Amino acid sequence: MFSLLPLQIADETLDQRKIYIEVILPIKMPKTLYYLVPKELENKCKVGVRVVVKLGSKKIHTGLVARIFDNIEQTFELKNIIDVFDDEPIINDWQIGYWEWIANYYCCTIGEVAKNAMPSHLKLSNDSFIKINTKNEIAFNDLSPTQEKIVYLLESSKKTSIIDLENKLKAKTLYKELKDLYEKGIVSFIDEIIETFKPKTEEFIYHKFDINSNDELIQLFERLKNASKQSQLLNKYLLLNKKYNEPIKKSILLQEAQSTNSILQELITKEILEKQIKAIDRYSENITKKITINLTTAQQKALDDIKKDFNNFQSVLLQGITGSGKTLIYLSLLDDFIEKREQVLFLVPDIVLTSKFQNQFIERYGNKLAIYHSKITTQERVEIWHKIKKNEVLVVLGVRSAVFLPFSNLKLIVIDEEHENTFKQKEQNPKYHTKDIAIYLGSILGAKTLLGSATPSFESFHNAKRNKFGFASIVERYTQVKMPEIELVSLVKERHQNGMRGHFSSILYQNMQKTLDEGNQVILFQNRRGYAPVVECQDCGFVFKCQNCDISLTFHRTFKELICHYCGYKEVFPKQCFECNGTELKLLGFGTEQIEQELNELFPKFKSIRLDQETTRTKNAFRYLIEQFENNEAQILVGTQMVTKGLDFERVNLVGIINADQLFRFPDFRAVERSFSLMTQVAGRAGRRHSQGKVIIQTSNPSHPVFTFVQTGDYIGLYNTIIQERLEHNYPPFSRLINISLKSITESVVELASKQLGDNLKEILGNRVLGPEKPYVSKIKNLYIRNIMLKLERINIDIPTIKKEIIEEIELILQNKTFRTLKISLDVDPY
DNA sequence: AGCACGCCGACT
DNA sequence: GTCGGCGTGCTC
Repeated sequence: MFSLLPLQIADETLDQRKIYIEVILPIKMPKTLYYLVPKELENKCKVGVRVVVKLGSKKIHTGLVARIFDNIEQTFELKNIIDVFDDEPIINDWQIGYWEWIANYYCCTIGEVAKNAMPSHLKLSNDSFIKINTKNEIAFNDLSPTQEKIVYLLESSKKTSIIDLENKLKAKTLYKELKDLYEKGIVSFIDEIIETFKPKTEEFIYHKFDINSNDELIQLFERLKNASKQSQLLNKYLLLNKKYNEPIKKSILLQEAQSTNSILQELITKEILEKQIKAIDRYSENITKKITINLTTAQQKALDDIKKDFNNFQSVLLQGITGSGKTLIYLSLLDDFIEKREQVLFLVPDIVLTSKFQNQFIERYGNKLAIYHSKITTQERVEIWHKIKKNEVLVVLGVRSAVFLPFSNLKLIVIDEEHENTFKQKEQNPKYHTKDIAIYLGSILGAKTLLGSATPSFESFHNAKRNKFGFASIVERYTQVKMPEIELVSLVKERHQNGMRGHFSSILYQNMQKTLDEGNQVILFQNRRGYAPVVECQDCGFVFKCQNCDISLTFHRTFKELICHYCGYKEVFPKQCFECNGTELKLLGFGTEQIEQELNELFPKFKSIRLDQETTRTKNAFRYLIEQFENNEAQILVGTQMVTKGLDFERVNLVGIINADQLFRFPDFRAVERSFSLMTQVAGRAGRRHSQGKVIIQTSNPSHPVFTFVQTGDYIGLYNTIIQERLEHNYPPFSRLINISLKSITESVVELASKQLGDNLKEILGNRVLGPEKPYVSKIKNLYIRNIMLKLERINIDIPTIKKEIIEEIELILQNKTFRTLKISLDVDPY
């Protein structure tokens, strides 16, 4: 680690000594940059403060000071920093190492990590704000015409962003002018936080008389005898004051007294009452009710196990079946930490779940709680950020981005529903998994990690089995709800007896009819979207496949398109076979679209909702559809794995799995694992609130051993057996060896490179005689990397830590002129 | 990230 | 002949 103290420098060398800093810019820069600190800023410059620096000829950014040196090796002259922004560091010292680890682990730049980790208001750049220094006198004759315009514009507004200015003046860039103005002391860059972050305020009402003097009170009411509204308001004030024995919020007073602002204003003018503005916390209600938790014996035992395991393990996995009351265990565990003023991070997979916990948490923890997710305003984020750093917030309830907050005393991390894949950030660098970095975070801060789930992920289960994690479980249902009744339906038998209507067996159909007629709702699970996954020519047997991925294209009825579910490739549904021009095209298999269509035919009286990628493409569609179903505007919900993500629906009494066979068919063990997890959840969902729900599983192989578990309702047993089996068949989840044929990659690289660089290259590369001195090397290398990355991303493998290996391999190929199979071992075990 | 630089194709 | 598209490389 590095020193956090301001550098202590011997007196005699003070004048010659220069201070160098390493700066992290929150942008996609390949590395950190070094700057010089001018003498006058040396005292202000500390690790973790933001500095204003110039990048290139124009760009001005604020970056974070990562390290301070008194000497560095550098061949060229470094730039000075322009200014130091903060008096105090805005991040903790451990965060820099943490970010560096993440950058290295997920193969991205530290700038990208910083960008992700900080609330946007803490990152300033060209869209940051400038203001005019009113203190200094402006010598207009020194200014260029453009500068005069800038000054004019700035004088008319408190603050303006550089971009705004540039737009208003129709200038391409104003940095030179602004820099000049800055150097003349006319303008300054302002800390956006100070300017835009205003603590939430509220008006409080005080009295200006002796409240305990009866004489005075009588006099007052005498004074107000002709103002009934005012005396009524005053009366209410006295009542409330007596009740709470503290200042009354204006809003509450007016509401309680059924009064208006003008009446209150009269009392203030008469100097009877007084108004004061006070800054309040956003979660001000500091009730922190001490709600006693009564744990059942099973819950208490699980809690004891967790605590015991925390002595030996950093992380503990808690497997608790749906309805076993995991939340109560979490809450009583949290209390232990909060009593000691230690911080707790409570991570949930998505916003919906934050709202589920919200009320319970606010009630218990009041202003010691912060809720952190994407809907929180950026001001609030900054507020939360600072409070966490000051240890004023003890509990953070948040989604994955909350793992980047600057905790100062974090001692417990809870990850609820740890198997959820929303914990993995996929869209943006760093493509981190919250679980992994939370555990790493815990290890560097000495915090315990509790992973909770009814259906733990393979990795966590594996870690528990090999004694990397502690393990606790509750297999007893907390509420009185009975497990749903399971009925297996043999599709073979049903088909034989002609009982099928479309994809609905007579048993499923009748049960649905009954449930719907009783006014209840049904959820159907069909883990395939689109209308039909295969389109085949009747005449020649040709199957339409994706040009890129070589998998069959799925027919989507809505837009009459063939879509590749792998890469998203689309084509219009053809009229003829590509091979033989035959016109008889047969649709094989079925997806949610087809089920929806059948539902409309079979149950015309009831409305059904389809929940899959198509119907939830727009931002609020998911929510909207779920709400519709919740409000009983639709009675049947059919969908892919999304239906298992839903909340608890009051009226759902029947869950149908249209075809369980599909769940076994995946070659990828991860998919199998996920499918079982889904089945467990779907089954658990039915009858959650009813005395007994029902699950109907249609399969062509009801004698499959897994169904013995399913039928006894032993989902934990089922799930554990499947995972156990996987473990025994030695599927190591962490070190996966991937073989990539470089021959095929080289072919496509040659193809691409030839297009770009000319045909002679094809010959060169084809003959494998490209030496490192050749001019194309870097281009070729990039092409290779891009192609390999593409392949890796497509087969759904994370790309941390392997880029270096890939580059090394490619260099070997280019030098040795051989195609080796690229063996990449993914050893991604952070524990 | 943004911007300069440089190389090709499409135009007054 | 130039304008502007994008691909590549660099910023301390």
